[in-house]
Amino acid sequence: MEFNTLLNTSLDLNVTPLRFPDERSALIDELNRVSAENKRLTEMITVACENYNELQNRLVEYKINNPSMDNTAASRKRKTEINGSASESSSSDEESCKKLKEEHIKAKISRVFVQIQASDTSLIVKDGYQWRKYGQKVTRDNPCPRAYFKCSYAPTCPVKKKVQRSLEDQSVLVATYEGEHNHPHMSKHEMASGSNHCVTLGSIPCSTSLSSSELSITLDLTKQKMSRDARNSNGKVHTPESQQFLVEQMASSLTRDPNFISELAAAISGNFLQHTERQMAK
DNA sequence: CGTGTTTGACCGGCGC
DNA sequence: GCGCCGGTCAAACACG
Repeated sequence: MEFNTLLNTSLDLNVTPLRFPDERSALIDELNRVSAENKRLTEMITVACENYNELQNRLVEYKINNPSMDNTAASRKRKTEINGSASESSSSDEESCKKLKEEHIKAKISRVFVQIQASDTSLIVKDGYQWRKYGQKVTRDNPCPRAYFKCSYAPTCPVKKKVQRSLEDQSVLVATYEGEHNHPHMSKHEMASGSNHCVTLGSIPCSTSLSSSELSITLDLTKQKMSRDARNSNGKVHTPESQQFLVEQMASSLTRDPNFISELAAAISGNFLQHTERQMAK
C-alpha cells in the first residue's frame, strides 16, 4: 500500500514540475528504500510460510504415529468424533490411527492462484477437471462471493473446491481444493470449451506467454531454476497439483495442437534473441 | 427434455 | 441457549 502510494507520487512527478531539485532524487531514494524493504518482508513471509507448512506436516505425522496424544490438543470436533466412535464400538488404537490416516488423506487441501481479467466476474478456474457448482456464499472476511464446486464424478470422486477472488488482488482467483481425484483428467472437448484463462506460474515481468488455440500458459523462462517450490515473485505458492496440471496440459497441447509447437518455439527463440541482444548491448 | 446454475432455506459447529 | 457463520441442499430457472 505504502509502495503504491509512493509509486503514484513518483509518477505524478513526471507531470508536475518540482519546486526543489532534490525532491525527486529524495523520493527515488525513498522509493528504492521501500522497495528493498518490501522485498525483505516478502522473503520473511515466504520463510514463515515454509516453516509453518513444515511444522504442520510434522504435527500431522506425529499425530499419526502417536494417536494417543491427540485427545488433548485436537479441536472439539475431532475430540467428539473420536469419543463418539469409542463409545459406540470401543475402537482400538489401531482403528483410531487408521481413521486419522484416512482423515489426513481426505483433508488434503491445496490452494491454487489463478490470474484472471479484472473484468471477469465468473468464478471459473479451468484446471483440467469438470466441476458442478452447488452453492455460492458471501463470507465475512471477503465481500466477493465464494463459489462451491463438486467434481462432476461425485459421489465417486470426493473432491471439492472453493473459488473466491483474492481480497488483496481482485484479479486473482483463489481456488481451494479438498481431497484428491480418483479418475483421470477430462477430455479434449471439455478443455477446449474453457475460457481463455491464464494460469500463471512464473514471475509476471519476465514471462513469456504461449497462447495456443486451446490454452494460454504463462511461462517464466528467465528464472535460473523453476524454484524448488514453484513460487512466483509475488510470494504466491503454487501447489504440485497446479504444476502437474501445467505439465500435462503442455504435453497434451504438444500432441494435439500443431500450433502449440510453433508458439513454443517462437516463445523460446524470442527469449533467446532478447537475451542475446542484451548480451551484445553490454 | 436433460443438464447445469442460481439462490434462498436449512443445518451443524463454534463462541459467548 | 442463542446467535453467527460457513457449508450444503434442493427447488426454480436458464439454456442448448
